[in-house]
Amino acid sequence: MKENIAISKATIDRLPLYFRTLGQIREEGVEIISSDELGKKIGVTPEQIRKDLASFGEFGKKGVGYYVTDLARHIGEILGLHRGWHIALIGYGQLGGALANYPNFKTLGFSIKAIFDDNTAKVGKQAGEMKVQPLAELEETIRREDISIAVITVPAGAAQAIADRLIAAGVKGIWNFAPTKINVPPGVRICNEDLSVGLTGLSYYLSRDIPEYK
Amino acid sequence: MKENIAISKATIDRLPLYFRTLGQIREEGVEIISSDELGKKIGVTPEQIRKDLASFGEFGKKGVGYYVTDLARHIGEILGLHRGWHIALIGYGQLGGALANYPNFKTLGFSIKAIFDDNTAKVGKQAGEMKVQPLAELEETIRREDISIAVITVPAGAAQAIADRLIAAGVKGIWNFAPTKINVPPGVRICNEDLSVGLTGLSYYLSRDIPEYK
DNA sequence: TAGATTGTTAATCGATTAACAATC
DNA sequence: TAGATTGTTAATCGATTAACAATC
Repeated sequence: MKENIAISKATIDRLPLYFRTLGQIREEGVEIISSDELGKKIGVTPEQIRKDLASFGEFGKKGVGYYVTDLARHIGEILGLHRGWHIALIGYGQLGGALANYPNFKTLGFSIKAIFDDNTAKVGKQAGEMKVQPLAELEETIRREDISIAVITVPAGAAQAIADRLIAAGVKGIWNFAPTKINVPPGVRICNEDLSVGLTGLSYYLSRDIPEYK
Repeated sequence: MKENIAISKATIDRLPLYFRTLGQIREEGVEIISSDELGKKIGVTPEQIRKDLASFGEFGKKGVGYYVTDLARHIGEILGLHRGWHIALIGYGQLGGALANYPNFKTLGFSIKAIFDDNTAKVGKQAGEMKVQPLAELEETIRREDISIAVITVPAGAAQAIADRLIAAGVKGIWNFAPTKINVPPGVRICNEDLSVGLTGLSYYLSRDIPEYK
């Protein structure tokens, strides 16, 4: 692996796509794939794929292509998926429930170790193999379960306060679904998943393609 | 508005952030804001904000700043939110349910006009003001309700076939939550919302910051 | 007028695309 | 060996940052 070379954010964003697609291709029994074929499946140019992969090492064989299983394993390790991150979910509303049961997360090696909500009607409810816990137990549980990633699906107004508590308890990464900016200290990673961006973007482009009747 | 100048995708992605934040600021009773203050709230440089806005026109007043209400209205129109898009939801699982009730969509001017699922146990269920419809009624409903945007939350294997039917019925924009590539003809916009990208990205960066114990 | 802040142009930075030597 | 495909370097393209004239 090449060290000390900054990898583009865009590259990191494409790795999960490569990883997922290689998994599907492996299921189909394909053992070797070229950057050209993989690119067609994903909708990315072959040069882009080769460049992305080359920033981490030499995983292919010239004149041949990439060994599917081998490459998938390498990418999984680059992404750190083999670590089996412990995650907590804060906010057990409809979105929280959907995320808690999203099968892809388990596939990717993440395991939800705790679910919190401050609504007393929800506390104690069975959620998969876990019970929804009150927020009062947050700090103790984060430490006990060695949780380093938290998913926030609470209302915007509550997000910053929750994040502060999570970070104080040792969480290092926050996946934020609350439509608000969360400030975090250095050393803590935040990823904002703003659902309105995607839909609003569609609205923008459609507005330009579809004439407006007035 | 400046015509014939391509606007960067990155700019379009920031507009919803500006729009949302301006709405919050307006609620607080603030009437005028500078690019500097707005930038601090959002986490974007003031130059970036001015550049983004300048690609659509002159909305500010030199030496003064931007009128909050005025700018919010302009951005809303740029994004086409005033059109009140009719949308359909296909796949009424947990994620579909969460999206159907996501309050932000109504705030942004989108209205869900139909919900479909092929699971007979779900068909006929009450979902807000609507009933879940069988897929057989898809084409007829899309046309009748003048639906131009569809949200797909079906399993990966079913996504392409559903998309083909939607497009044939007149849908122009697809917001895809299925973890798979969907091919669409020219003139149709697709936006992929791949939830695993965000979480996987966190894993990558945390892997580099947090030492691995072996 | 003086201070503040926009809108715009120029400079820098970063990412993608193209080309090709290396080599399986 | 000949054909195929990678990994890498160079060229292009696009986006961000910096600087500043315009002007409220």
